[in-house]
Amino acid sequence: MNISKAAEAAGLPVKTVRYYADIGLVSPDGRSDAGYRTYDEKAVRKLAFARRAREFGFTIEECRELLGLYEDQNRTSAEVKRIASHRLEEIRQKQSELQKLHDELSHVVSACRGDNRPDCPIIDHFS
Amino acid sequence: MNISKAAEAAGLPVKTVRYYADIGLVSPDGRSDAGYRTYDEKAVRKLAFARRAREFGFTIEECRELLGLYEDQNRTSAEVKRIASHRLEEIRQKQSELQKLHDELSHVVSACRGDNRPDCPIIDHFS
DNA sequence: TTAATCTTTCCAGTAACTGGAAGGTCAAGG
DNA sequence: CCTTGACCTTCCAGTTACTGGAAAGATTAA
Repeated sequence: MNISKAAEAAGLPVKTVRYYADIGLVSPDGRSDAGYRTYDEKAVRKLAFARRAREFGFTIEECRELLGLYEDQNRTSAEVKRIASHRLEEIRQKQSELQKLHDELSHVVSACRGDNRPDCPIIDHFS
Repeated sequence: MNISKAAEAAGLPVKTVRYYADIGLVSPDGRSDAGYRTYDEKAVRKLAFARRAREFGFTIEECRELLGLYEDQNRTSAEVKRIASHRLEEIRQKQSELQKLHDELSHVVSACRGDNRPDCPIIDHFS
């Protein structure tokens, strides 16, 4: 799979996939004769995982650690479990924060009658 | 309320609050005689809202628009509702993506027995 | 075979902070 | 009143994680 297909499948811009290859976050499967990066299913899964983790505020280094959980042959299960559990807790925290954002915004939507009169009762909340 | 209290209350670093003031995203309530930025409850609510929106990938400009929904006296309810509904849909999308990330990671946690033997059955998923 | 559409590397620019210096302010203790 | 320490200010430089664009080679479709 060439880079544009892989990028498409993972939901990332081509530029970003190339960048991730440069910094060694997600390496291509290999290179074609012409020097084109090639990606297999596993690499695409890693890209998609990295995309999600990045979208939710994990840094590149944290993504590296998370992806590493799957790869480090010398890791102990206990260590993997400890790190992953810690990150899971962070994700649950994010889920709750996202819910708050959702609620605040849906408050706007439901409070606005949707007609052309600018008299939402919640205008005082922020302004 | 001085900047450090406001930052604390909103869950942001002081540096970031000052930066948001500089770019006019969230302005302080006013300035003290000595030139200290002062923040009231409303400003803090805006800061917290901006923090959440930023954490979930909305750009500064998008945050500006979202905060503007509450402030633009000339807006129509229909327009507010349209924009907010659109962003709400994005948030729902994010919620689903976050759930996927959660699932992938909890897969690691539950598949690892938590002892010291590195033989998680899911090692092939990414590596 | 030529045009369109990939791909490569390299280098510069951007968004959104973030750290640090140099210096002014304020509240508490001596 | 004076000092000390924790605030605050502005300004400027540095960082992270991309992102755009140039120049040039590869591939595909007509």
